[in-house]
Amino acid sequence: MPELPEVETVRRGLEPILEGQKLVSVIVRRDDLRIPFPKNFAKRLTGKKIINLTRRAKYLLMHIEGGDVVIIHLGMSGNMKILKNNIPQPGKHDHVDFCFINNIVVRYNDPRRFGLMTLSNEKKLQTHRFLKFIGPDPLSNNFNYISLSKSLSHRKTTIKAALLDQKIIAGLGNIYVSESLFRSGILPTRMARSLINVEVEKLVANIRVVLIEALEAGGSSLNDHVKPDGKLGYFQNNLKVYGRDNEMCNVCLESKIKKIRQSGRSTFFCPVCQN
DNA sequence: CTATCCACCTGGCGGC
DNA sequence: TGCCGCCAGGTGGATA
Repeated sequence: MPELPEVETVRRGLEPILEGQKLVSVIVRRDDLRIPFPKNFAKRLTGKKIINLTRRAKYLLMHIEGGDVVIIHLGMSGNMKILKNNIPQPGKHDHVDFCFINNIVVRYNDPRRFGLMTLSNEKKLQTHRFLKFIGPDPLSNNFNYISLSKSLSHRKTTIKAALLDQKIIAGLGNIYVSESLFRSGILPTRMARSLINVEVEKLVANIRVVLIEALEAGGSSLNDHVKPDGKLGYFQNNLKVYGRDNEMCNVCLESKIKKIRQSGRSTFFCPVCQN
């Protein structure tokens, strides 16, 4: 599920529910997700007020009064749902409940458990091991032609792998890398350092466009459930190459979309539109 | 330093 | 129907 647009959609959906609210209780139903929960995780949060919810790359950061920060990652299959009033019994993969007054629960569900929750604090946040190497957010001004071309110039790897690297750009995943490269007319197999100026410029622009379009599609589907089905769904119609192998490219109408394997992961592209 | 590989999990799907 | 292998939106940490 979650690349930048999905995580940001979750953030926007949860923020009005969480902001300024006191955590009445926190229920943790296992010892670990991808990593163990910190000791006394629930205890340290109980009774505290949430200041706000921010995002860094694909991490959600829940800022707590007193300086604690909950670092949350949704992994591949993580999902946060807002429940009101008649709270259903937790299912097999409902690992954490954040409970608020008036029978409101924010429930974390994650079948594969590649997600994580841990604790840091405002002072150490920037240098936290999960966050300190993360590159510029593509929706911020820190991400631009200068910063990207500099990052790519000394890379000895493909542009596909480079864009997946969170140190270079924060928040892209397997879907949006393929989509961004397609819209920029760049083959995913090109070496990162081989891109010419105009190609890097196109990439910067198209990465923003793709993410913003996905964000707008996600935002429009929000009600009191954040991403209720845990799948892309709402944006699938806007994907031009991802998951469309063997389909005719609807831009050039000349070639079928190809699927290849790069460092163990699928890449989709159009051999006519991209070179 | 950088690039690559593996491990961590469950569920869904196609093929036999 | 059932079983098996393969695939899936991520990434920290080990290894070379």
